[in-house]
Amino acid sequence: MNPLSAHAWDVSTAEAVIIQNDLAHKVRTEPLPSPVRVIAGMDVSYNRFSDLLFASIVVLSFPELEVLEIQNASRQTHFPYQSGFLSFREAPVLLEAFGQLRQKVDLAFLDGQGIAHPRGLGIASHVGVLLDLPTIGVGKSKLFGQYTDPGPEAGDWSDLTYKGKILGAVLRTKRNVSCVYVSIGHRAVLASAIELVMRCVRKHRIPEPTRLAHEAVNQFRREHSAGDSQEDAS
DNA sequence: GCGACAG
DNA sequence: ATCTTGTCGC
Repeated sequence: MNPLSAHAWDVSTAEAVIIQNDLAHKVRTEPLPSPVRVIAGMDVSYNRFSDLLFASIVVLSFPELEVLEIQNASRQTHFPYQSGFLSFREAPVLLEAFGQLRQKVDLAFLDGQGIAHPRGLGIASHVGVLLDLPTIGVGKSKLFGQYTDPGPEAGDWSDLTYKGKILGAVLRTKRNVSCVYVSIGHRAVLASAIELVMRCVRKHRIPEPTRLAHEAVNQFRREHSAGDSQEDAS
């Protein structure tokens, strides 16, 4: 059945908490498929104050990182941004774009946390569970957990923990740049997630799948929100 | 009460 | 997330 219909999306935060707790125990930690040959990057963009969301998925070959396919989608949301509930705002449009994919993908990178979340269900885990797809969360900032700064070299990392449990890793993808927050989304293990993120890093701090998805979705948004009269509904 | 708080 | 030029550092 359609992953978008797995549960209600237009819910209160109290209901969202129940859904998150329910889906969190469906998250599986297990080895990634081997070999990984196809990686997707997924990202969302929108105009300030707008609830019209745009999504892009960029599919790359691995380890070459050549673009194989790009899919875009746009969709209205009613869920406001709230820390801890990002997926209730952004996941539906991502699922819609994913449904348009022709390629089969082995793994997806998402912008945000996986299990490094107060209830263990960041957007990467939420999307991973609904699609039953291996996913990794790559956040640009921390949502949950504690850590000490890793060394300054590319590849240096430290544990992201909560109450003694390792939830993810704080990873330095390039020398002397701010870290990225890596956690498994679904059907992955942290050590492999860290290694794959590093192997997807080229000239930028953000690994290629997520970085290219961000570029693609911004271009898509700029092309499709010009002339739309609902984009600045303040 | 205070500080934290993905995108 | 988005709005933005120049500018500091490798």
